[in-house]
Amino acid sequence: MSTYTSDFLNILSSRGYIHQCSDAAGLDALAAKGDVTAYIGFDCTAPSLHVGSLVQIMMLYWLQQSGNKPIALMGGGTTRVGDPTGKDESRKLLSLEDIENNKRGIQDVFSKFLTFGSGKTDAVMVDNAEWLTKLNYIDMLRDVGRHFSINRMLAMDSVKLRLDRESEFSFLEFNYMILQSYDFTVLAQRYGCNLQMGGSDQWGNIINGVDLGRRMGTQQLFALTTPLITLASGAKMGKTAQGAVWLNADMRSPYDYWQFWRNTEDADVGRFLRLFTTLPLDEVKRLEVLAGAELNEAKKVLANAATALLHGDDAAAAAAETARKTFEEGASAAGLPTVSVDLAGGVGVLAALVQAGLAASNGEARRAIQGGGIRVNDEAVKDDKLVLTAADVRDGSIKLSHGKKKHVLLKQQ
RNA sequence: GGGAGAAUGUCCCGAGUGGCAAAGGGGGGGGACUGUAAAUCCCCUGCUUUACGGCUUCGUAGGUUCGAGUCCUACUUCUCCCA
Repeated sequence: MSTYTSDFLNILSSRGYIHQCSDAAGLDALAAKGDVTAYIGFDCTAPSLHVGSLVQIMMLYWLQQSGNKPIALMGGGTTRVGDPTGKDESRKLLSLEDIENNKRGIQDVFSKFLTFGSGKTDAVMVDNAEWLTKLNYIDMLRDVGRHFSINRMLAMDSVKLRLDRESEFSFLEFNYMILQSYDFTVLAQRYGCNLQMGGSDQWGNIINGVDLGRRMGTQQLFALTTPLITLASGAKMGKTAQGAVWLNADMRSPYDYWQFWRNTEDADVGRFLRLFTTLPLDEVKRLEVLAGAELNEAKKVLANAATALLHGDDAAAAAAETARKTFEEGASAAGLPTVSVDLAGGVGVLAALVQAGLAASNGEARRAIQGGGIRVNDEAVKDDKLVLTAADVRDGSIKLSHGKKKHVLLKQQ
């Protein structure tokens, strides 16, 4: 709530990005002069980032907009070790090719939000594999390891939590924060980086980096974390029926991305407008006080703005139009997903539902029909033996719906 | 190396006296009410073209039994304690 002199911190704080900051006044002074170079690390565990990382990306965006320099750090090296956080057994090590592919998929997203180049405020992308893979264990211990106090690390919340829970805490995991701290000092030395940002869970790791920097004689380093973004209902953000909300268009279409934002809970609209769009705050304040059904207008603004940031204005407009036709006119809009089917001999609804991806098995499809959730051309299906033929085609396709929101157009092969 | 305990419905947690397709949650899906929201209520949530039918499920592999998630043996993995 305090006021800063720098645009950067003012924007971040008024939009709700700041959870903790190590030395706000010192950072503020640097930011006011445009002397902040900040990085955020992204692991290459999937071929695309998802909305969970969007807060971080937006911070880099504002950093650049306010005249400072962003660094997007690809975790090409750290991903090889694999962040072992999370106790599930799915911690399979990724192959080097996978990591490379994932890295390529992730990189594209940043160009939508940041301007890259070699100018003062141009963004830079680096991969920590560049230095981490060349590390020599003995040298590492002598140069870096001696600065880490086990006593202090054991006192860290993240570590204590694991020890208290009596769950295993591997050496690998214990080392993760050392690698991350080391990244920070390398970036500080090579690129003059002086700020690391991240989610609130990263606080301990980032602070360790700040400390290591001091011990190794870098310039003063700073830490800044964002609050954990959850939904008003308490659920984790970004999880939907179809899985994670990916940012890459080939993994989640702009239409579905738009729908994700359109379905935001009422209580989240204002917060999300601040975090995930660049709308002026006056406009946000006007929108978030809308009550009842009127709030839907604010959700459309949110969906349009967020989709436009990622996929561009045209894609956002197209998604909005498809949604309008589908939901407000009940028509089958051309923008819906399409599946080719051979209608010549007739296709059973059950099979059609499975082929269209609206049901995982015939049994599930049948249950959906029994529950009254399936419609063909907007007419409820009661008989699971119904056969779809060319006679059901309207305007070139058959509209198959599961529930209110999932629609697929069937087209003759 | 020694000792103790655990693995259940391929999303998660979790009950389970030898008769079990297996309790209960969470999550997810559908319906009602609404505003493509939340909350609430109802239904569904292993596969199989109906099924009181068939098939496949309780870490893996064998065994005992008419019958095994449940008992026995070996193995695997995980956790904790001691060294």
